Amino acid sequence: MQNQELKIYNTLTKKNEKFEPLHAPFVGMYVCGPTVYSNAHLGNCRTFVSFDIVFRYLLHCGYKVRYVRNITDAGHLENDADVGEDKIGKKAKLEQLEPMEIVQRYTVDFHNVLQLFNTLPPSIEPTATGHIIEQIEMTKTIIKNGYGYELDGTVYFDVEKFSKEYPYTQLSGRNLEELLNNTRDLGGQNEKKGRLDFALWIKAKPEHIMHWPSPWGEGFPGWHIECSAMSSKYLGSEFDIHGGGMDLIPTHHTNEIAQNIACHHKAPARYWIHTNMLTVNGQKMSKSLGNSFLPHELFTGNHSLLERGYSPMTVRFFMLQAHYRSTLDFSNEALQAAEKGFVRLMNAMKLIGDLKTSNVSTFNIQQLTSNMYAALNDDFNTPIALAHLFDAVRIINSVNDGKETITQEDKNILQKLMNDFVFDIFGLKEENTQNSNKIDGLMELIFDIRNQAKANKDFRTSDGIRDSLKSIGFEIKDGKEGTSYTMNN
RNA sequence: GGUCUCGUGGCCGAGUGGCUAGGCUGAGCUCUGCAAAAGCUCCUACAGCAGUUCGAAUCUGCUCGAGACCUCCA
Repeated sequence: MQNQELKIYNTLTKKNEKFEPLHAPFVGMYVCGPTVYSNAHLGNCRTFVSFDIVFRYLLHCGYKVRYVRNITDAGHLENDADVGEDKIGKKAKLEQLEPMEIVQRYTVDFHNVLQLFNTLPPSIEPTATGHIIEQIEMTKTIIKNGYGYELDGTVYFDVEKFSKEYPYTQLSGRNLEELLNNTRDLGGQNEKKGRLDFALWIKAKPEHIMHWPSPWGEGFPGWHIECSAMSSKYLGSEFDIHGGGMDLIPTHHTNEIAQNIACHHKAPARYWIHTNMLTVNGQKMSKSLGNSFLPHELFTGNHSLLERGYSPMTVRFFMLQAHYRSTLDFSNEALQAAEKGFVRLMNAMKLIGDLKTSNVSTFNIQQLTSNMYAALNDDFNTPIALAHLFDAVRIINSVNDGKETITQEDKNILQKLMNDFVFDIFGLKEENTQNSNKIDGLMELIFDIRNQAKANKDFRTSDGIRDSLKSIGFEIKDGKEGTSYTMNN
């Protein structure tokens, strides 16, 4: 990290803090993963791309990172009022599928999508259903320590008791009294002792598909216990970084911290990193608002909000142009701008190796290097780093035009620097399949030539073009409205 | 309703007291057979009002606007 300190904005303290791992060079990082009951949408992807940058940069800095990201394949109720059916089970019955069939389908989809975005796989990707025993054990300990109580097969966390001893709302910054007074009346849930109490274990009703035996009867784990159980298991009761989307702060992460303290007498993570939301026309992209797109729709352009498709790397570049703690607003114009910028960056990357060298450099490579690291060391400020990357692009192009010069030594440094940042840290890569709309233009051109041949009654040429195209997988059709084509895969 | 955050030029988006953000777009120039690419130059900013200060996009207050959370959500 170029002898500079890495600073991370810590949601817990609301400050930029110097990053000091508990057991350097090892770093433990836990990120809340997806609930696999439907396809991951673009907003979900932003979070995982953001943490991919964190992961990659820590690796680049020489840390040995264990990155744990869970798959939520059980638990998570529909809502507080309906202590009944969990989401996985509900969707399964709807579609007449086995719950694990749903889980499998969307887990595979999630992995495919993240691979398209070129994110590195986490070190461990544990599932909630694979850690029922750990969750039960943790619940037992919380009860034993006096912070949990059972009522008719359901175990609740005693928030009011906990909050008398620990700062329950530290992460969210909420005022506890106000929370107690303003929590909506959710009805039908009067058996809890306190309004803020949340479930650690939930009694299964007869219609539930997914349930497991426990000391409190058949049931399933509550909404927050899985992350506490799995982070403790793989990273220890205290580890370095915990992350997730900002929307997890007030409930999920707040309760996770409470569970860990109630069980281990320690807060789980030292640094809490939260990513902001992706918005569409200023509104959060979410499934419930119906303004989300699936990555697949984005890549193909097959969505009412999209003028055309954009490649995964264009989208990744687009995400890197904003800081992870800012909202990022989606628009066709912004995507198109990102596409051009990305192409410009990649074109410069291709030029570096062939640059002619001279006796002197007309620019300061040390300054450039230090600028880039300074940006990332300042809470992973990718847009600033990107700005400096474009300083380098200008230099590369100028040297290529003979307007500036570079020494062999500087060229080597620059090449490594650019490779490190563009490929290793930013995780961008060359794409040669961003051509589907270019093929359209190409085909238009070919059709013009062919139509001219046809007009000249040169059918040998026109048929030859048609046959040649067919042999490489393009079937062309002469219709009344002109010529069209289909592409075979 | 409560809590919090934000409001930057045509678009996206950095920047938090004085010093160029950057990308895309538009105009002009250089280069070029033409075009493209590339380079250079330029245009449109800090929601509004008031205050603090030698000096504010940056701090304070108010007004207007937008969003998030409070309920599963990345």
